[in-house]
Amino acid sequence: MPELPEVETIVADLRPHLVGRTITRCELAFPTIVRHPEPEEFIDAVVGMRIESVGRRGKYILIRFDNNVLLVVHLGMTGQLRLVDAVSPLAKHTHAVFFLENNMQLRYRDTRRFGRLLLGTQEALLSSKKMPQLGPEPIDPEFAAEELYRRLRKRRTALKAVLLDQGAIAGVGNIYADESLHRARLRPDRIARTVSKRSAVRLHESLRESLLVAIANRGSSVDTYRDAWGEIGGQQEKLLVYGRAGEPCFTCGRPLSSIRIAGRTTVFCRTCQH
DNA sequence: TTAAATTCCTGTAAGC
DNA sequence: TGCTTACAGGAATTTA
Repeated sequence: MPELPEVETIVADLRPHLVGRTITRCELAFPTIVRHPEPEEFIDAVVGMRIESVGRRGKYILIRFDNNVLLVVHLGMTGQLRLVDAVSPLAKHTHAVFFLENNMQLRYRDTRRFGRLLLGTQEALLSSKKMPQLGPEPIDPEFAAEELYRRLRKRRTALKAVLLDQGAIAGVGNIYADESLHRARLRPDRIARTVSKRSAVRLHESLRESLLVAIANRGSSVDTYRDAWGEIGGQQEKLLVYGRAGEPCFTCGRPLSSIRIAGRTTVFCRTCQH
């Protein structure tokens, strides 16, 4: 599923091909994928717009137009945003197509439809609560270990639940929460506020390392994730714990455990993580 | 106020 | 083989 590294890969790939392009037409095969504004208004507003920049905030893709309006794309679980030639056959579950003036199309596809599209100024989307307030970017050099420690101290829930909370830290999902906790040798069910400063520093480092390595490897295609060209990533072959329940821990050789935290399957090593 | 549970959704795979 | 059922999970919403 797309998390920060996967979204970052898509954004970096799309940027040079989208900046400066104009949307000449928009078709919504499944209009309810648009959450703001109403579908007709969405189409009217997006057509004729010229793309100024392509960015990311947490797991959100931000396509900015020249009048400060944003097209926001959240991929949910199975969302894919692909840039294809207009003549390429339409894949199943394609819910939105943005036609560009150079005969290319930006297509949004999403089997489970957990994803969504939004359009509006950042201020309008935030104030209308269509977009949530997000925590700091974990790979931002400004994001200090001290900041992570402060946020963990405030919470009486499982450490992993805090990592998954987009309002606490932006962009971390099930894969990289498990990966970074394993790297930091911390149990996912530890109550966040009981974590020492020393451990928080380790988790801060592990979080950054897990995400940056995954970006370098173009993300994890563990489920249906594909990049902007429809290609798989490479990180799925290098994951330490995610999806490896029952298999031996790479450090101690004992079988990895699986429990449920915050409704998610959680894999960790009972020997190496405390 | 915070935390936990529920809901949405379809493809896949396990079980009979 | 074919059918049924459980499971995967991001985040908005509801309940505790």
